[in-house]
Amino acid sequence: MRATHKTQLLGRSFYARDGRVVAPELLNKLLVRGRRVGRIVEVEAYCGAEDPASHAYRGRSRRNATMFGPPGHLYVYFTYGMHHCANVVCGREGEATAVLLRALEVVDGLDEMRAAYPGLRRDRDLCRGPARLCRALDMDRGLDGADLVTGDRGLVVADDGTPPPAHPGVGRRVGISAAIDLPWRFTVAGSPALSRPA
DNA sequence: ACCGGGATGTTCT
DNA sequence: GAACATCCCGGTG
Repeated sequence: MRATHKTQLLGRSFYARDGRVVAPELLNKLLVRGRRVGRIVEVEAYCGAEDPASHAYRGRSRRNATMFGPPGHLYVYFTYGMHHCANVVCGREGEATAVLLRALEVVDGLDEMRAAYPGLRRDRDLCRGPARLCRALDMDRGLDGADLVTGDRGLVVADDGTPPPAHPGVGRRVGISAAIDLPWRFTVAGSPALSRPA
């Protein structure tokens, strides 16, 4: 990212809380990979054993092992035969609570994102949706387990001083068939990058 | 704008 | 064998 952006990495303690609490606080934070930088504007919380929509609901498996690990790591899964989606693991080890990243506003690295996503028509769609943002930032299962605090694989979450919205958009999670009424989707209301309106 | 269907393969029953 | 935290395209209005 550019030197003009003054940022600070989020510490482990930031993530060591329930996903429902962390999710709205992640809004307006930055996801940084090399020159590619996106501002987080849409997230959903998935809360372990108590949440029927969570991948962790039916216990630990090979795929979801990272969810059960320590907070501050990236959980990347593969779905629909062609898409990846990325979560930030929260809570304490074993709790398996996580926050799905659903949309970013492009802050920097537009050219690299375009190159990673050939054929996409509109720049505004580059990071609009959980699978699109993974594609724009080249996030796949190879990044599963990456430590967002130490940046061990070149991926971090940072704070540039922009506070989370005082009144985030709150609504139902998208694309699930269980626990569809829980209000665990949070947005920066009015952002043009949202996958769906708040 | 909105809707319906197809793509595509890993994971779990 | 079914489900899947999705996306894209081509139809219609």
